[in-house]
Amino acid sequence: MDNFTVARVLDEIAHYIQLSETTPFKSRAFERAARSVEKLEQDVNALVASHKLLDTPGIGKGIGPVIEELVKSGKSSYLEELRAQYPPGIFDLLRVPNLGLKKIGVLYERLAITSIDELERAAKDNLVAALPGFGAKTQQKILQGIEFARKRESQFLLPAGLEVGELVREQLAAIEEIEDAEVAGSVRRRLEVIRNVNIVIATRAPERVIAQLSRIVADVEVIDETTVKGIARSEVPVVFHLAYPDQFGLAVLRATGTREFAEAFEAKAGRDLAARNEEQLFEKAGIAFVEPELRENADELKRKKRPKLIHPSDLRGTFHVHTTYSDGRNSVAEMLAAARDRGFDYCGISDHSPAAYYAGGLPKERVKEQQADIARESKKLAPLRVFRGTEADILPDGTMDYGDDLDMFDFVVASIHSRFQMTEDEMTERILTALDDPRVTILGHLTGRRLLTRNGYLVNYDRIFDKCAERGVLMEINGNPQRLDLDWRHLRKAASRGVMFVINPDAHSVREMSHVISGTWVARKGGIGAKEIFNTRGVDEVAEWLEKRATKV
DNA sequence: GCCGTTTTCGGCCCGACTGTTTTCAGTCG
Repeated sequence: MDNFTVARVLDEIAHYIQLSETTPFKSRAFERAARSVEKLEQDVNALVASHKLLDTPGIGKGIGPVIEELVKSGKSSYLEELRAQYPPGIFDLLRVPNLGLKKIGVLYERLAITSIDELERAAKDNLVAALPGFGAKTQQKILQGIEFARKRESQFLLPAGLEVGELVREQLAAIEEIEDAEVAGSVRRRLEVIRNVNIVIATRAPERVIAQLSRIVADVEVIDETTVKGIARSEVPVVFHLAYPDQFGLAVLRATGTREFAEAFEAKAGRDLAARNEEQLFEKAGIAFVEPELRENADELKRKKRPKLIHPSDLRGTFHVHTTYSDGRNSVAEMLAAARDRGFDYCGISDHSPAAYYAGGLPKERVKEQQADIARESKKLAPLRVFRGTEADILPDGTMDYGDDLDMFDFVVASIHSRFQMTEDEMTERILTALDDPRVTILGHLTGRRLLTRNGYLVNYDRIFDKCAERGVLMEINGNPQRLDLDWRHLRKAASRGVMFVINPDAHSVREMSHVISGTWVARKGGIGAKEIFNTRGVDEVAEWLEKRATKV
C-alpha cells in the first residue's frame, strides 16, 4: 500500500470523525497525520517494518496502529466501523455550498437525512430551521445551495469530456462496421465546461452500428436514423452522430458547432459538400481551415488572415510549481524531474507565502531551506535551469506578503487567496497596488474562479490589463482545468493592450504538470500565438529578462 | 489524537464572513 492511499484513508477517517465529534481536534490529528504521511520521503511500508512509524510527527499511539493494520492487511477496521455507522453517500451532501461536516452530522443525527433529496424535503417542510445552530436564513441558503448543486450536476469539466471521448472512441474501434469516429462538439472546441460528449461515426451500415452501441453506453435512446444518445460512466451524456463516409466531413463540422459557425460555413461554401473529412471539406469550399477552438461564433470566417495559434510543443519552460514545502504532493526533486521529462529547459518553483496559512505558506527561514534544496537538486538536473520563486499573497491592502524579503526570489507570482468578497473597485485597487510593486513578475489567476464551484472575484479587466502592460507584469494563464483563469474570452483584448502572457500549471503534483497543456487550450481558444506567450522563449532570454527586472528595483 | 513537559493533562487554533446567538460556531480558502 502506497503512502497516498494511506493518507486518503486517514482523511476519510477524519471526515467521519467530524460528523460526530464536537471538538475539531481529533479529526485534525488524523488530517495532520495524513499530510505527514503524504510528505514522507520513504515508503510507509518500510517505516512500519522498521518500527519507526511512531517517530513520524503527528503519528502516535492512536493513529500508529491504524496505519500498521492498513499496511499489513490492506484495510482498516476503524474506518469500516465508522462507515457502518453512516449511510453510504453521506458526504454527497458536501456538494451543497456552505454545508460542512458539522451541519451534515446534525442533519443526520436529528432528521436522519442522508441525501440531497431528503434534505430538500426537510427544508421545504420547515424542519431544518428548527435545528440547533440552524435558522430560517440557513434553511433558505440550503435550498438555494441544492439548486446550485443540481445545476452543476449536469455539467462537467473539459478533462472529463476528453477522457470519455477517448474511451468511447477506443471502444468504437472494435466495431467492424465503423470506418472512422471523431470526438466533436464542445469537447473538440475545448470549451472549459461541457454538458455532453458528441461523437461522429462514419459507417455504411448505421442500423447495425446502432444495435451495438448499448455495449458502450447505458440508457441508449435512438433519436432518429442518425442520432443516438446514451450515458457513459453512469453520468456523462454522449450523443452519437452517424454519417456515410462521404458525408463524414460535413457531419463532423456540424457536430463540432457552434450552430452559428456551421450555418455560416455552409452559407459560404458551395453546394457539393461531400467530403471524407473536415480538411477536405474546407478545401472543397475554398475556405481556410478554422481551428475548432475558434468556432464559438462565425467571426473567424470573416477574417482574411488565419492566426497562428500556440502549440504545446512551443513551450520551453514554465513557472508556478508547488512542492511539499507548502501544499504540493511531490518534492522539489520530483517536480523538477517532471519538468525535465516534459522536455522543458527551465522551471520556476513557487510555493505559498505565510499569509496562505492553510496552504502551508513558507516563512523566510523555510524559504532558505527550500532554496538550498533547489540548489542541490538543480545541479543533478542540469542543464535544466531552475528559477527560485514564490506565489506570494496580495494582502487585502494591496501590499505584498514577504514585503522587502521578496528580494530573495528570482520571480514572484502575485495571487489573491483571501477576502474574495470585496467590491470590484476595492479589488481592482488592491491588485493595481500590487502591480506597482516592482518585484512582482507575474499576476497569478486573475479572478480566483473555481469552475463549477464558485465565481471569481470582481475586477475591472481593462484597468488591470493596462497596468500589467505598463508595468511589464506577465499575466498568468492558469492551466488548472478547474481554474483556466484568465478566461479565454479576454485574451485578445488583453493582448491588444500590450499584455504578455505566461502559461503556468499551478502544479501541486507531478501529474498536474500536464496543466501546461490545458493552459494552451485557453491560449488557442483566445486566438493567441507563441509570440504572446513569455514561456515560449528560450532559457537565456528568460533568465536575462528576469534578471533585468530584478536589477531595476 | 498528538504533543510536551512546570511529567500526565491542557492546549492544539489563521482570519473573514455569516448567521445564530447574546459571545460563539461553522464554513471556506
